[in-house]
Amino acid sequence: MSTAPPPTGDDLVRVLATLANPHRLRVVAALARERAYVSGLARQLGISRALLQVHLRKLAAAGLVTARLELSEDGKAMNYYEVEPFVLTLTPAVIAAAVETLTVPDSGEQPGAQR
Amino acid sequence: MSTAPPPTGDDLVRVLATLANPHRLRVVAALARERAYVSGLARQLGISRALLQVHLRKLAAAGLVTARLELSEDGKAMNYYEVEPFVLTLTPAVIAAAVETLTVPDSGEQPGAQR
DNA sequence: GGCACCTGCTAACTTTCCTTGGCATGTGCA
DNA sequence: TGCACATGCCAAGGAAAGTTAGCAGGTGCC
Repeated sequence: MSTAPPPTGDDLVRVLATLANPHRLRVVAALARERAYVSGLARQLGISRALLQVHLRKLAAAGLVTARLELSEDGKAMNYYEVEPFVLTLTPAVIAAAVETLTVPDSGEQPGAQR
Repeated sequence: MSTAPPPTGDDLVRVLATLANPHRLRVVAALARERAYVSGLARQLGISRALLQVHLRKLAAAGLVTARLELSEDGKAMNYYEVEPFVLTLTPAVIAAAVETLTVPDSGEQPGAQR
C-alpha cells in the first residue's frame, strides 16, 4: 500500500479545485499548526466569518478538514476544525490513471465509451 | 532534497487551478501516453480546437506541458505538445510552507507581516 | 482552382465562483 | 436587560472561468 490512496477522477478534480484558492490554502496552513474554531480563525486570517464558512464547507466537502462541535468551559458552542493528514502525489501517470474514472458531465457518457 | 521542488504559494495556486479541470486532466493523460499535435488531440478528445487551445495554453503557462513546432514530412506545420514530468506532493505541511510565500492581492501586504 | 489539412486569434455568451451584508439563534456575564 | 461572544443561513452583486462561433493564414495534392 502506498501513502497515497488511488484518487477517483472526480475526487481529484474536487480536491484540486478546492485547494486552488489562496484563502483555502491559508485555512489549511493555519489548521496544520493547530485546530481552531470559526470565529477565531476568521479573526486570525482577517476575513469575514461568512466567507470563511463557505471555504471551510468546501474544504470539508473535499475531505481535507473535519469539524467537531465542542462546548467551551463557559458553555459557548465552539465548532473546532482540524486538518486531515492527507498525502496526495501528483504526476502525469497518476493523472492518467484518475482520468479513467472521470465522470463526463457534458454528454453523460460512460468511461471507455467512444464518441 | 526531495523529488518535489518547493512550490511558491502563487505557483501552487496556479498549478492547482490549472489541473482542477476535467478537460485539462484528459489532456495531460493523453500527452502522458504520447505527444500529440493540436488538431489530432482535439479529435482524440472530442473537443473543438479552440477549446483545446485555451486549455493547452493554461497548461503551458503552468509549466505542465511544453510545445514544439515541427514540420511534418509533407510540409505541414504541426505544433506538438508533450507533458512535463512533474512530481508534486501535496500535504498540509507542504501547503503551510507554500502559504508563507503567498502574494496577497487583497491588501497587498508583504510575507511575514503581522496583522 | 478547389479541397483537405494544419495553425492561430478574437468577440461574445454562459456559467460558475467569490464576496459581502444582513438576519436569526443561543450562551454567559455585569 | 443589554452587551459580547459563539453559531448558522440566504440573497444579491461582481469577478473570473469556460465555451462557442467565426475569421484569417499557410501548405500539399487531385
